[in-house]
Amino acid sequence: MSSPITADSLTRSVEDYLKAIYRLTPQGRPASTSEIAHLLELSAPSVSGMVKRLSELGLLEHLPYKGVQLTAEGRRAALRMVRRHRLIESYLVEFLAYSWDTVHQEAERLEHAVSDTLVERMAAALGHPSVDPHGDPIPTADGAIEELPATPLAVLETGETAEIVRVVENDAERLRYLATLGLKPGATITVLDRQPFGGPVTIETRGEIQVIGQALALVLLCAVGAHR
Amino acid sequence: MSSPITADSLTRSVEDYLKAIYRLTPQGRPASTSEIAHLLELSAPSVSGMVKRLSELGLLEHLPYKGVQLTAEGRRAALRMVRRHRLIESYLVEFLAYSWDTVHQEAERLEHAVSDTLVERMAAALGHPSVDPHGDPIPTADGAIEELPATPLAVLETGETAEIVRVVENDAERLRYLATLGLKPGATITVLDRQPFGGPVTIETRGEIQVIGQALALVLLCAVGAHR
DNA sequence: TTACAGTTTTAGGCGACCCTAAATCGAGAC
DNA sequence: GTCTCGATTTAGGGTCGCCTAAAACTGTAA
Repeated sequence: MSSPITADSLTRSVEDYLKAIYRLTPQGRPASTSEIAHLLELSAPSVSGMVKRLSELGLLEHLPYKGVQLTAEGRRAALRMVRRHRLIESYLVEFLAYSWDTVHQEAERLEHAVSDTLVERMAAALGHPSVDPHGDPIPTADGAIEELPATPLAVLETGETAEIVRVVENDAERLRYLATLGLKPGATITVLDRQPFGGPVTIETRGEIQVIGQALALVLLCAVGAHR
Repeated sequence: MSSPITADSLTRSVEDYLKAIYRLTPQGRPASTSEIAHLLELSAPSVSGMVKRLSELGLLEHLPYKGVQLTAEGRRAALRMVRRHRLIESYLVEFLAYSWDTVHQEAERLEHAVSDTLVERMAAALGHPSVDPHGDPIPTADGAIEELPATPLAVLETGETAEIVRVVENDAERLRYLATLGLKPGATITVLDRQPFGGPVTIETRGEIQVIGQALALVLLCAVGAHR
């Protein structure tokens, strides 16, 4: 109500809320208080209070007891943070010897501290990449984001060959494990066997045979050769 | 009193206070409340309150109504911030096309957000420099700092030739002005004339003749050729 | 249709930091 | 030695963002 919402008048907390809500509303379905609380590791009342403030600021649409969605303004601010985060991750991996499993938490802090200028300098140094080291698309400076269609490995048919294009995972340990198997964006895999009812998937990559569980097979997004 | 003081449990504010007090106590003379307040652009009561908390935390030695000094612990934390700040400035200038007049405010925010790991990665990428773009010495990771003896240009005798080794100035406009005159670390200058009573100094550098006022001549620290 | 289980919000508090106004201190002028 | 003025500290308040406990709501299940 008081001051106009300029990009950098948002606090660290507010930026985190917006980013979380963005992540929780991929198909436009509203995010619940408890989902947000869980993602940010906060209590539900804390979230409830902040949500109220943010909707008064015009960043959220809140239907009490129903859920929360970003307004156009909130979405813009959220995408700005996503761009920052993904460019920072890309930069740290490319120029400062970070690995994809350690880069997340560093970016998580830096994204609140960098200036727009610095972000754009990093983007330029990287040659304006369209995806980050996990294959996540990087929004443009004016807030456009292009989610390429991709199929979870868990859903591929036996015999299909595909390229891993994206790994939707932040947990360092899991990422480290996937890296040891060579399962990173760019890797080519062939499905040798898939057990039903969420069972493991057997794949071949780099001439080796791997068996991976459902949980991991769901975060590995693939582009099937024919579709490209 | 409650928790042990680990390096990264310090808030942004606390880090700023420690850095300010470090800057204000170069010769061990205690810093006054109002000096700190002025440097941090805060009210005196705010500083008074924070000083109290920090001395209870064991980071400061406070004699009420007299002044404040850093304890060994506080000094260590302050030097850690100084190292971060100066390495970040160096990195941004070297790799991300920052100029010495714009780099300060960016570093001022980043220094609170980077991890020790990132700082050391930047140091390595830079080849472990001993000074930053302004010629300020960079403390080592274990808190040693070596202030090289240097003489303000304002104090040099007529006829003396010296090398600028350090420019003690944060103001972007002044730095930009000095850069246009070529007065940066590494520049060689000869004093042609010095007016008494804080009057201007006439110097020659790069084959050009410049007249600079006392205020600027005081921030340009020089190493006289013979002394090296 | 009502009751209950789970979710969400309200109520009330707390710590970190900031502020202004008022009280207190200390050092030089007389 | 006292007075007085500037510096400092204390008093009291406010915001942000978090918490726990209690109240209110919603949707499902008997």
